[in-house]
Amino acid sequence: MITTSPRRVFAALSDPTRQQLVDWMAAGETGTATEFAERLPISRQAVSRHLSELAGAGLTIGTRRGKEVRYSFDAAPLSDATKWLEARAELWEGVLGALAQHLSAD
Amino acid sequence: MITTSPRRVFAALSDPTRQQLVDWMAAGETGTATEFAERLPISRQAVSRHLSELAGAGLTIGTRRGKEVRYSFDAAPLSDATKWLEARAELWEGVLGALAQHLSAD
DNA sequence: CACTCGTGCAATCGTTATGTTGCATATAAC
DNA sequence: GTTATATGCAACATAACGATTGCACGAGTG
Repeated sequence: MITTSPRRVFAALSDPTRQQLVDWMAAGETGTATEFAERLPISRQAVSRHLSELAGAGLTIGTRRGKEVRYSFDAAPLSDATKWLEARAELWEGVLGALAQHLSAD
Repeated sequence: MITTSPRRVFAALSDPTRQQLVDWMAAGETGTATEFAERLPISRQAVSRHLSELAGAGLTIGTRRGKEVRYSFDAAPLSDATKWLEARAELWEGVLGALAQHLSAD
């Protein structure tokens, strides 16, 4: 199993256009660069590069069907990213807990 | 309560230096730009700007104590970002579930 | 085969990000 | 008051990002 770096996922999700693409595809839509470009204010090539970056983060999979490449979603990297966030949140909770204990012990 | 945009949080966490700073601070360490710069291969000013970007995402809080500004962590924005990720993951789970149901109904 | 449609790659351009250095300012210590 | 320390701001160089245009390639269609 390929583990996608959370950093890569965060970078992919830091752009509004890519967030929009993820929203569409996570809702079950598939599409080609050309199709998505019709719904966005940017060119097909720009959309294509955004889809490539999402693919680099493991969030999309492009499948060639005839002359078109249809992109669909893959949620797997989201769980790695979620774990990364939760690990830091829990670490911080532990720090706050230790601090509270230290204060009450005085 | 100020809700920090998940996009801003993702952008903040997409840089290795800022991830390192978050790791340190989420573990309970506090520090000044000067202190952190001693442990990083970049200048104090560069660290200061990273801390500012983290502060912009709501992940750090800088407190002036005498002549120094000491930065500490705030985990609150992490939960918004986690929710964003989980919402998409659940959406996708629903899509997969509907697809499975559709296939079994045929 | 000629034509169309979709994609992919390269060059280009403007903007933003990341880093540096230099200098100014404010606070604490002598 | 002078000195040392820490920060803040501005100017600058370089790299990366987001987008564009132009052109070439591949896959279907007449």
